[in-house]
Amino acid sequence: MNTLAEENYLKSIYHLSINAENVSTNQIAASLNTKASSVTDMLKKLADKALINYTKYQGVSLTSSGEKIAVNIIRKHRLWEYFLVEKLKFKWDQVHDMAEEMEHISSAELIDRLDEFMDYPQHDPHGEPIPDCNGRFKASELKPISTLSVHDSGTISGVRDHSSSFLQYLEKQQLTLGKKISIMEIVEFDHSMIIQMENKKEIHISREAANNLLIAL
Amino acid sequence: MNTLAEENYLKSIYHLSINAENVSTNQIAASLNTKASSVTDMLKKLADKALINYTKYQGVSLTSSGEKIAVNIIRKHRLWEYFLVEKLKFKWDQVHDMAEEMEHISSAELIDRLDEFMDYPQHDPHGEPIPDCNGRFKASELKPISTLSVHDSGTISGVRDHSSSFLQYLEKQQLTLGKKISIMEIVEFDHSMIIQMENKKEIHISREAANNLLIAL
DNA sequence: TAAAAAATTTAGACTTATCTAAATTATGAA
DNA sequence: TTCATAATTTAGATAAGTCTAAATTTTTTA
Ligand SMILES: [Mn+2]
Ligand SMILES: [Mn+2]
Ligand SMILES: [Mn+2]
Ligand SMILES: [Mn+2]
Repeated sequence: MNTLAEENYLKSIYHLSINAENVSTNQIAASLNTKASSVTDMLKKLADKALINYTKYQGVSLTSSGEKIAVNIIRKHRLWEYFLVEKLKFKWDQVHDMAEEMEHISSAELIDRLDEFMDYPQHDPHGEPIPDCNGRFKASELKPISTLSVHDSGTISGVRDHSSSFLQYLEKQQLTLGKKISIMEIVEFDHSMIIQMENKKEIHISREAANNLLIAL
Repeated sequence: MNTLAEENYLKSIYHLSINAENVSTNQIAASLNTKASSVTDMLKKLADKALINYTKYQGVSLTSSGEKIAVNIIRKHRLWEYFLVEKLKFKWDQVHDMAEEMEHISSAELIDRLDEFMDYPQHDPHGEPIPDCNGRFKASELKPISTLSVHDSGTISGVRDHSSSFLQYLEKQQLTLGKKISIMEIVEFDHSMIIQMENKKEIHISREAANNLLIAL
């Protein structure tokens, strides 16, 4: 088994790898709230364990065994988030930090039974896909509503920013997963958007918000 | 917050305190599978934090704040065990090690909602009482069936030994919580007992087993 | 293409939690 | 009551994970 710190590093590298082939020391340090020197130390350990490909100064990528571990942590994270929202009735903005701890509970049988107990959910409360017990999942094909044009429409299916403040704002505006919206107007000046809900109500959202609200067409 | 190691020490001291006013260094070392010297180191830290009363060579006892923390860990342990058995359908001999990890999940709100979700269970799968969110619980008034006499009867309500081997043995003999039994005979020679189940079936159990099976009259 | 700036690594230190071996204190049997 | 033994503590190491400050390498910019 790997330590809690190792698991968090692998998960961070996995998430950062979505944007870039190789992940830099500073990116990892920023995402884990540590110092670059601490990251370098850990990278050596992970490389020794053959969980990452690492050459000095060149950044890192996960090996396939490192990726497997990362995906498993993410599976646990997302299943626990689903549990907290669906069974314990937490709000979607409250569950991330708890899941950050729970994702390190080691038993594979526990997580598989939890998955079964909840009837194999496909997405976590933020719309992220939940890997199955073999680590397989469909990469979500969502895109920010900021990429849409006037008259386009679709269903809110994910968020890019998981911060409490953003999620609470969305909740207040009823911009929650599953809601259908269409674009009424895009303001030239600041790229803010006026969108219409199914109940015809119109909401004005900033470019920033539009960049972080994901939609399935 | 306290570290995982600190929490485990407090819990161990709590359990050992049931038999004796003061708990010895060696007792703690045995229960946590560490060395006496490691225990001494930790006792100093816990004493500095005012979680235990400690004077060199004299053993330790919990302060009220130490006890509060210990009871809270035990509450979490027993609620997670109950969850694993009642919701995820694990057997009673499978859940202890998982709960040993889960008891360290920190959120109090999480555990209170879990408690509510399961409708405030009073006992864990081994018959141990579950403290409420204020740390209150009734000390169980169970006694080993080895203390009974011929013709006495009662309901199996707990086990003293939580090892897989004992629990699996009991399961196989149908000696599970809630079953009513009565004492048919006590063998002079080795203090083994012949007990009768509700269905009139008779089972012969060793003195050792009888010492570890608890009953409510 | 040579500085300057930025990124990364190394050196040395600290904390937590362990350990072994040695020293000290307590205990209980003669 | 004394001394051998058992229990406990201290001394000195080690490993994981982190930090600051200094050194090194890479990248950018002029
Ligand atoms: Mn999350
Ligand atoms: Mn985590
Ligand atoms: Mn248990
Ligand atoms: Mn534990």
